[in-house]
Amino acid sequence: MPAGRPREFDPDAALDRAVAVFWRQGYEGTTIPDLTAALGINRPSLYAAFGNKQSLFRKALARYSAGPAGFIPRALREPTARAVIETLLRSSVEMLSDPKHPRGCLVVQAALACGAESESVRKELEGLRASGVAAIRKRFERARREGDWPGDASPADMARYLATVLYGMAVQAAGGASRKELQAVAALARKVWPIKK
Amino acid sequence: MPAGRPREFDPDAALDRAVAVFWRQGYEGTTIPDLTAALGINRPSLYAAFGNKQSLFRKALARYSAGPAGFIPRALREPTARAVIETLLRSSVEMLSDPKHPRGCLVVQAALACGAESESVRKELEGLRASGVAAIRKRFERARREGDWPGDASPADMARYLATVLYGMAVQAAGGASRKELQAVAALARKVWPIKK
DNA sequence: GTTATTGTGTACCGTGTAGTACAATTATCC
DNA sequence: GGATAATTGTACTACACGGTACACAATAAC
Repeated sequence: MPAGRPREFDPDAALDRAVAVFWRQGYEGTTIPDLTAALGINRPSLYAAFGNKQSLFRKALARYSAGPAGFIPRALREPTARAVIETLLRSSVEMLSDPKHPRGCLVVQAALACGAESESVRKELEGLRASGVAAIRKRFERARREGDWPGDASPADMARYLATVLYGMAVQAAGGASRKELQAVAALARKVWPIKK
Repeated sequence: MPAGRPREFDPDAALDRAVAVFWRQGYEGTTIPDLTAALGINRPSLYAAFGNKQSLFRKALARYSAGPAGFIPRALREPTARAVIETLLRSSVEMLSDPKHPRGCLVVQAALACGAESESVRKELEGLRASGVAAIRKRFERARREGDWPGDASPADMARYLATVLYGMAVQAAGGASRKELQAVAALARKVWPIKK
């Protein structure tokens, strides 16, 4: 145990709450008082533990990627391209409509509607989305190399299409779409894949 | 000509510029100085002509619906369901990647990432999106009544799927996706419709 | 020309924001 | 027990925000 007065809150639990606040309100829509209220700590404690607002947002983003968004890398490890798509769609629906956390996707939620000052945050979110699409694309290219690809579309186009549907579902979920509605959307989205591989 | 000193700017042209600013930065991301700078007028003139920020945003929204987003009602007047889908996808790609205005969709852009204070604006945008989906759904229900429907999916599901793809393309466009990339996405999205009707 | 009416420009108000200085508190280290 | 180190709570700074009061300018009506 380090010297000095011990911290009176759990930084991990506090970070989880910060994730939820950013998730609901976006980056610019979240104020420091919003955060201190949700975390149950006061301002200097927040700055001491997490740095300034941008720094805290980055930490929240990392935690989000490893937690609620962790289904994406997991889905990419499925053995076939078809299974990757199936899993990605199904897990996205589950995550986006999970009553345990806010609706929608933190990355999509926070990425849009940014003023001029938080340009760097927007760029970072854009990079995150781009790297997600690239990961899906690479997985599909691997599938094609392995003969696990029907050949209709290019892996890059397919990856972008899938990402587009996922973003759209995130927007729908943020707007209050139910799990059933999202499942119906996912079922239609699946149709781009040639039936029975 | 009304009595008093004449206005030194064109309100319609100014509103167009306001649309562009909100389009790029969202509702909360746009400040009054942003607007007065873009419109080339000073604050009291802006308030006299358009009311407060919310009032100006509503006027901008109406202008957006009648202008750049006017392709939606036009597409719904196509004679067949298949033509509606084709037109909606093609026109969306064109609009979302039109270099004449900001990338993406004002409604999607402004809808997410709202703080607690602008709840009413968020609700209004959510309503706008919902009414768009409803309009597509009604058009599809009409198609089914007219025998112009392949029967695979329910019109409601199909409408929601289409809207989801459009939202996703809006997110992609806002993130810098090219017209070609969007066209490839639209081509894949079209595949849900049974080939050759 | 005089007056009423409307738009413009400056300067302001109250509020909320991100971020911090500082004293008080609570622990470890020696 | 005294020095040291870290956290806490209060109070503050500087600034940006949305919105407006008010004096001045430019037009129409008379």
